[in-house]
Amino acid sequence: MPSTPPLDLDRLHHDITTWFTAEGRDLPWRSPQCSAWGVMVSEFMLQQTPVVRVLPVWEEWMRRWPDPAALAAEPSGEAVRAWGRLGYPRRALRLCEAARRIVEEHDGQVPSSPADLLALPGVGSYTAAAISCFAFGLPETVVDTNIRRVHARLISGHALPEPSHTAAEARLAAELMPATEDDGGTLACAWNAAVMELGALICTARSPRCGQCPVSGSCAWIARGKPEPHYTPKGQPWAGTDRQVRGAMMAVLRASDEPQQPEALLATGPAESGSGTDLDLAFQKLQTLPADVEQRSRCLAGLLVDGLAVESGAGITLPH
DNA sequence: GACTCGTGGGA
DNA sequence: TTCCCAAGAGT
Repeated sequence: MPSTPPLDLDRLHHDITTWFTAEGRDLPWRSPQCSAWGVMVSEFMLQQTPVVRVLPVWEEWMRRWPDPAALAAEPSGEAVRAWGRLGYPRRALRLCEAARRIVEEHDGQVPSSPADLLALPGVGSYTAAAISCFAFGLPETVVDTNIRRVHARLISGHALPEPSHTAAEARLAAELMPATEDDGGTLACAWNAAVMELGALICTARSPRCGQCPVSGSCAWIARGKPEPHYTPKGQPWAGTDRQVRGAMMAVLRASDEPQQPEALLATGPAESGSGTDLDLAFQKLQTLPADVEQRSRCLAGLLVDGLAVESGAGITLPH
């Protein structure tokens, strides 16, 4: 009967941060010369979107809007279009509004305290801690889905973290943080980044690479024989959902320079093959969705309410 | 607490 | 092919 190995925090800190130094990815927002704004933009884009898809969009975004003032001066529709296909386009809207608030309330400088960051639209507990830690070196406790999964396995011995973020998880994450007395938080920040990276590269949700894990010898989940999850994650339905219809409508608006008539966005049925432009393809995808007029109307109204689209006498466009 | 909100790549 | 799910936030 294998028992859970004793917990040696100092050794965990050392082993995981050492692994991170050697194996961590060289991401542009981790560069010492990356601005706090660059870190903030990356954190918005990385909310529920994988790194590989964020990379090219982040590069272009930072070239175009190198500081909050540059984005704040831009029509939000430009941000939504530049957001491209990252998904959850309301994040682009929130990032725009956050930039404007930073200009108005923080003299154009990204604030460093979690409290100030939390007050910004689109910034929740994770993003506030992450910006504070990764952009300013403050020893905040960062808890994201990767860190929760690593803690669940390494410490708690479960295959997966709880379905929803619990207070117990937050408490555990805080207890695992390195002390800040000696180095002022340098190790604490490295620890946050390292555990997150371990979860992203090794301790993955599906088929974790335990053979390459620097702390597999201390892992409670392995010691228990890798028990199955004690619950089954519920999937994210997609086909036929409002999100699918909204996404198809947004693709049309992103691809079009001219206002679109509501009737065109609500049209159903097989579309005659157009000339193959992005706009034609976006219209074809939208029109062939199995959604009735009622659902289409509801989705278009939702986009208008959310501010992802605006209606004028000329028709529907991205916001300006 | 339960839902909603996009997208596309890999298993 | 189908399913899973990824540096969450807001309601």
